[in-house]
Amino acid sequence: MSEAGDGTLLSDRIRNALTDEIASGVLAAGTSLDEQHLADRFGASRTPVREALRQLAVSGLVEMRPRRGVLVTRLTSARMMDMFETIAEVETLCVRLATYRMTPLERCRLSDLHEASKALVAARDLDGYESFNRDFHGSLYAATHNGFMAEQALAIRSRLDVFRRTQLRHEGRMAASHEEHGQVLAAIAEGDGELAARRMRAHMLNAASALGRYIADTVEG
Amino acid sequence: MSEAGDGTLLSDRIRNALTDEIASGVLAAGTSLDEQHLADRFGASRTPVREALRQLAVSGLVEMRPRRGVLVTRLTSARMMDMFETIAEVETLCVRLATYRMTPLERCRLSDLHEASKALVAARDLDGYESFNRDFHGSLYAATHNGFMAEQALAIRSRLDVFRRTQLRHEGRMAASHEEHGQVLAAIAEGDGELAARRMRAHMLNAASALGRYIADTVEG
DNA sequence: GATGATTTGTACGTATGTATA
DNA sequence: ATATACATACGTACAAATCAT
Repeated sequence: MSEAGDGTLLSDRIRNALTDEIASGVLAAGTSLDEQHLADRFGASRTPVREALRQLAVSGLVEMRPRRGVLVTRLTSARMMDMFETIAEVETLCVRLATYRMTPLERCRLSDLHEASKALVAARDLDGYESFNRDFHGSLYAATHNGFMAEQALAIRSRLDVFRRTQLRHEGRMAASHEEHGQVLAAIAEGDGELAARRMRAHMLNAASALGRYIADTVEG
Repeated sequence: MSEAGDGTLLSDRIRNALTDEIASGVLAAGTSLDEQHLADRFGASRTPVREALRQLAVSGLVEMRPRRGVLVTRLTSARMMDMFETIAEVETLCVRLATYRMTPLERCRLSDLHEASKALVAARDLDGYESFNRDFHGSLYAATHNGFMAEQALAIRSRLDVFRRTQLRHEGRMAASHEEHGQVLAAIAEGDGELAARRMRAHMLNAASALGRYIADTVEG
């Protein structure tokens, strides 16, 4: 055995590292990525770096212009709104399905998760809440018992993580998020999928709204 | 200017070719893809082939087992159903949005497309109807005026194209499809997004049902 | 507009790890 | 169980195109 990270492939490790750096904002949108430079940085040759970049291009995190290099995808505000609307609708869809399909155990686990998050809100633990939030929504995807849909939802969501963190910074947003989660859970408990769906959509739109100014300030349309 | 094909990159051309071959069923599920063999087939070296395979792996068309080769993804019947449910729900979603957002011009074009398809049904032109069908649904994606959502829908749909053709072969399915399209259009004309959505979901589930036996026969669960 | 530097795209070689006899 | 065969993973080298001057 000789695992260094998750995948034993260099290109996978590089891809994961770059994914994190893009998602966390370390690699800002528009940054051009030089293959040789990255190779040096990771102590590898250009080959695995190129493979990683190709993969990132498919997931849409970077843009490759043939023979002109690769840059971190720069999102227009219109496209960001499109992405937010899409994930909002997909989450809405997932919650509706999850309401009708989740097992008692899953419902219980989700409820526990939600309860535990109360402490994070009180402690104003941004990182902790962000992590919980991912779990919360991820649990709902899983509860659709549709693996493919869950994957799609996760993939879209991960592309918005950069901004999600920022959103929680807004005054009172964390507490509001917690409250909205509670409303969704209540609807699920009643077995009312449509209500849960509507509340989830509202929750997502609130999160998006909290970002409105940020987006306007940061990205040129 | 010096375009040879679509993308001027060898790896892109190889990726597109392989995508087509997998989608059309020429490369059956479970087929193992040998880098050297593919390189010979395309008259290239293994490098661009590898890059193409990496991209296909991200889109989920092939599976790469580190140091153990790559094979065309073999779908279980459960996963195929997951995919069908997902695209059905996404289409449902798209139609609802499209109803409220499409321009008169778009509505007119879609209607024309639908009318023209009548001839294809009468002529039992399977290829022609399949092509029309892609356009019809594609137009609806576009009519959401949400580019990101449209891309997602298209990506999912393309992964099911292999089976979609088969489905239309069923006795009377083409005529039924045409009729269902008409019902969806009628709801759109009335501006009733919810009705259009319900009818689209029914349309998609009918298409999936037509595949039920095929799936049971072809794929082991 | 031409030339040089930098960087991408492709080819090829070697080593490591997996499967098989 | 050991060894052989083979395909992949990574590195290096060269060619071609872009860009900077």
